[in-house]
Amino acid sequence: MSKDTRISMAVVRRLPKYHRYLGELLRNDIDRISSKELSDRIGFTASQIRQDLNCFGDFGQQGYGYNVKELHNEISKILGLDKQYNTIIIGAGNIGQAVANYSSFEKYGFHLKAIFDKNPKLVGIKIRDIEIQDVDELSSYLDNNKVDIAIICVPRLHAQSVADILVSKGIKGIWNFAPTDLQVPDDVIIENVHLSESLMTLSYRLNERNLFED
Amino acid sequence: MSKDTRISMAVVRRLPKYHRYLGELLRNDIDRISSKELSDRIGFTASQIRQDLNCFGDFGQQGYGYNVKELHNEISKILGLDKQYNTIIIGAGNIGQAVANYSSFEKYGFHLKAIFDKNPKLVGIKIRDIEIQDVDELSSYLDNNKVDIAIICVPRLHAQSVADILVSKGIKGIWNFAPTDLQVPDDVIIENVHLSESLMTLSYRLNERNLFED
DNA sequence: TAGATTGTTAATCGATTAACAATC
DNA sequence: TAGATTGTTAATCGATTAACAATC
Repeated sequence: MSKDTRISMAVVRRLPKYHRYLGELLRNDIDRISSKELSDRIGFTASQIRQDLNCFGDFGQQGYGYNVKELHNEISKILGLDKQYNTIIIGAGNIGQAVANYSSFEKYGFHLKAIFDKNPKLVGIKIRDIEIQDVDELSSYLDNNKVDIAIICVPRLHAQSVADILVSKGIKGIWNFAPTDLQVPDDVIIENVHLSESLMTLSYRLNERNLFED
Repeated sequence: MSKDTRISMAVVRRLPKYHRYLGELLRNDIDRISSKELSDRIGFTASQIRQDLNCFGDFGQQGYGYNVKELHNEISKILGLDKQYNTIIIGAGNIGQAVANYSSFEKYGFHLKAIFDKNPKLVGIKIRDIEIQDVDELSSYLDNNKVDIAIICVPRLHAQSVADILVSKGIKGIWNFAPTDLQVPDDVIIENVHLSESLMTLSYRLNERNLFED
């Protein structure tokens, strides 16, 4: 499934979109597609699609195009969706609860195993059959359970100290919803979801085109 | 506050981060900063920082650097955070409720005015003093109220039809949390938050570096 | 075989970084 | 004034697009 040379983040961030569009083609019982047709749907150029896919292998066939099922499957593997991940959520406020309830991540192999919060009013409450634990138990939980991805949903000022605990226990993947940039060693991967940055980008663009006049 | 020539999205997506770091400097009573010092904190090169800021004006001073308060204020204006926006949420499920409860958007000028859902069990419930309305009332609400930004939090299959209503009523800004790409006219701005794409990028990177072995 | 479409190289475009004169 | 640091131009780097030979 692999060629060499480092894959750029620009390419990586397009992969989930390929995965999504191919999944949709599958649901519509379309079993082959050319880079040109895919381009028309997904909005990347055909040339870019072929370049992107060729980073990972020769999935197409001249004169034919790509087999949808096969390509979807390959991209799943490239994204690591053929594996299972144990996840935990730290912070059971608005965002934490929303993510906890987002059960559709399960189908991609992400299994929520535990939820932590420091608010005594939340500790003990169950979300999707998982009882919220006191965050003081986070360390000992990590000593006794394999966790692949930790999801940080605590307020900004607590995020770094939570990250420090996670790192000290060997967690290598952090999905960070706190509006701050976490300091972690190089071998720990952070994926940020900065909602206010996204919203600010939207307001910038509204004003830029003079679409917004008060 | 402006120079000419179109600003690239690469620059635009860095602006909220400048805003955030400058806000932090302000809170720490630091009143001037050089591009070099800011570079050390924010992680962009000093050269890039100067280039970015110069897209919008000459905010610095040779030999001195930048005045933190002034620059923060300028970037606020550039991002349109000096204005007020009426927002509505369509879809009061997990994500919709989480965003509705996220009151910190208010301080940037984003005011939640209405929430819609089609589930009769949710209609009538109040979130932050706002009563969830039946989505059938969306059209007439838009006829009678000025809305600047609509936040789509409905399931994938309903997202496009909601977007169609919004567009037909003249909404120009959509913050889309549904895992799909919406079709809208060129003058409507869409900002997507695709959580599963973000999570898949994380799992890709975990596997890429062989940090994840099952 | 002829037509279609890939994989891949080369050309272009855009974004980042380096360098330095201008100037506070 | 001398030192610091900007604004801005030029150089480099990387990503996208175009082109086309290879081949199914």
